[in-house]
Amino acid sequence: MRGTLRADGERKRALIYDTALALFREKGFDATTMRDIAKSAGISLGSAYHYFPSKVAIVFAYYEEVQDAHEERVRKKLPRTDGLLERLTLVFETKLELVRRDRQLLGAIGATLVQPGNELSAFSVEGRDFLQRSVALFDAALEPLATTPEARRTMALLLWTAHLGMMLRLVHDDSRGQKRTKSLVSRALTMAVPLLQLAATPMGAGLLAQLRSLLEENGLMPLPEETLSEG
Amino acid sequence: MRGTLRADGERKRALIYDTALALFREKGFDATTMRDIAKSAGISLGSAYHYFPSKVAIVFAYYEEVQDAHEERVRKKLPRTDGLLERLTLVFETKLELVRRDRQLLGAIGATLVQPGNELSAFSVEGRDFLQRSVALFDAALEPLATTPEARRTMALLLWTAHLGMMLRLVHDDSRGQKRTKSLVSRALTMAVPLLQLAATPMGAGLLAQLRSLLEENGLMPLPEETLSEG
DNA sequence: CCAAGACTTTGAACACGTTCGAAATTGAAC
DNA sequence: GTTCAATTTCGAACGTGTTCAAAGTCTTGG
Repeated sequence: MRGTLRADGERKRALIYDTALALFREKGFDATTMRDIAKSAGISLGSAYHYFPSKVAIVFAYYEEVQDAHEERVRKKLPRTDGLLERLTLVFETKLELVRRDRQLLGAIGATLVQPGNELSAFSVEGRDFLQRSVALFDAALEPLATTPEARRTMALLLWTAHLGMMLRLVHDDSRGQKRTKSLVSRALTMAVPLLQLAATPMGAGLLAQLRSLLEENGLMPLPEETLSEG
Repeated sequence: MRGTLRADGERKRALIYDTALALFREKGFDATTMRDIAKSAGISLGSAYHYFPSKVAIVFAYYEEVQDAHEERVRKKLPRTDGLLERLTLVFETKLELVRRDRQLLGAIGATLVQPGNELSAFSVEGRDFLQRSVALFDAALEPLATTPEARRTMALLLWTAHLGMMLRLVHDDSRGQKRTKSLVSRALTMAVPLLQLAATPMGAGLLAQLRSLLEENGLMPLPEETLSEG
């Protein structure tokens, strides 16, 4: 049966994934070799490459899981959370808690994201879904703001950028429990909320509109319509 | 004579550096191997490693040169440049012009910067001089702003962060002459200048002070005094 | 001119990520 | 039950960045 075959494949892929992640966390990303992973999973080196095209691909699978978990947790708690600060804190802190212990893996992702011609970059078409899903969470958190959808989307993208900054800080944060990054998030959000509220007023509309067209031109905004597919 | 020895060493180092850079630009960073560099420079593989501890170390030498050139050009033209927008444009565009053609090398630098435990990161002590020198240029550009030195320094650091964003955009910018990044810089600065002027008023002072302490706590501001060396 | 020490050069060797062709296994069709 | 194509497994082999110990060269002091 084809289903069984597939399921077995999935199971093996999961085995490799779990083994790899355990080793990454135990010895670090660089110190864990593909041979380690294969041996520890009880398969051959070549077999591992049948399920993952590269070592970082395993980390990208991890990040996909992080993204899923982030979405799930935020969507669950967001309806019960009032206040802009509280809602934004929820999105940021949930993400932080999810990745806090895996700084080396974030570093590996960041390294490939910075490579020109990489398919998973924020600026690339392939990475766009990834980006948009993440931005959508910030957008949802901004719901209490009475403003236009476009303005909200723009602010959400700004927050996503800030969240990138959080990740960069995290990668280098050796403090116990990553309290430095935690404190950074909390204080930065306290500062950001009044600014966001200001931006949501008619006074901020002009600035946001400018910002939006800037981001659009650089492929960071979702395309408004799919009707522009001419060469 | 010891001097001669040193000079010869410098000359050889320069030869390796020049050869490597030419190859990087011709074939790309990844496609250029250390063996290529050694062969092309007419030396052995081991000898290359006598002058540069690693392949990226060559790229860091390149970036040091970029930094020097950036400083020199900006310092030369800044006194003759009036207006905040013009001064900031000078700093940003000079940098962009210097690195525009070397996106792959920037990617290699970025990749190691994102690695935890890296000595040259913006958050590490060893990289601090690098950061401070760069921030100082933005600080100088902000001179027309009538405000406190601390506020100016804070804004300079923000601009440096924006400049990091420019570099990230650049790495993925395939457009002819990197006009996308150029346009981004020009438009972003147009938006930024009024905001900076606003921040320089008493109204913005509170926000800037908060921001400053935030940045200080994360090791991004220069230490005010060296008198806190109690471990 | 020689000896000692420092600096420089060398290429073999190592460990790694990745590729590849061939062998083994599987499931479906008859 | 046999056959066949597809999938999966395997580990040798490749190219890479980097290390290292041994050999070579040069500088200095006598």
